[in-house]
Amino acid sequence: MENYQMFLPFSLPANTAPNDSQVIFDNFHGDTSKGLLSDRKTDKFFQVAEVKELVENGRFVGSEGVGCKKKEKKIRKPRYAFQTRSQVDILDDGYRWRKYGQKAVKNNKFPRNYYRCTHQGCNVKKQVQRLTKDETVVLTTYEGVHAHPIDKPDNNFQHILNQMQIHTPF
DNA sequence: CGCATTTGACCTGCGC
DNA sequence: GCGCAGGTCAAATGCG
Repeated sequence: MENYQMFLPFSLPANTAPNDSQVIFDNFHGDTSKGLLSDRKTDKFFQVAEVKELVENGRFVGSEGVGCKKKEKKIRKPRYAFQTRSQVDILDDGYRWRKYGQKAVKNNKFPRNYYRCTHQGCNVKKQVQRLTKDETVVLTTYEGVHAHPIDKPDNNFQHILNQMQIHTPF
């Protein structure tokens, strides 16, 4: 079985309950603490260890599961979604973000908000949206990895991040 | 003043 | 080609 590394390119937001959260791995979603991920389109489930990134020339081009045909080869950065329950939309994850857009999402009464990391030379993006299905759930999607230290290291969520890594069987 | 936010316009990919 | 949906830009505006 292939071994690969899982890491979270962000720290967890405030008001995060690790037991009530899940990490979504780009095209796949599921509960990593149970070791299962499912393909978004086919809903076919894979063991997390069967899902891997497709990398060409050092660039992320998609992800696939064993026995699953390859995804589109469009060049883009890996995206990591983090889903949690929260009363507030603005989750402080320790980085400084500048909002650059807001869009209404189809079949969703809540808008999606787009943020960019304000750190010089860091073009990490994230988008935040609330689910219509369960409006207590906030879905945060990160794109890219911060190549700089956290801007507000005084926040106390680094230990929650450590907890989260324990929960993920990678 | 220096930054962040708001918000409509614009761009792009995709399906028909 | 056209329309839709998602993503981004940027000028105007707000705020400490």
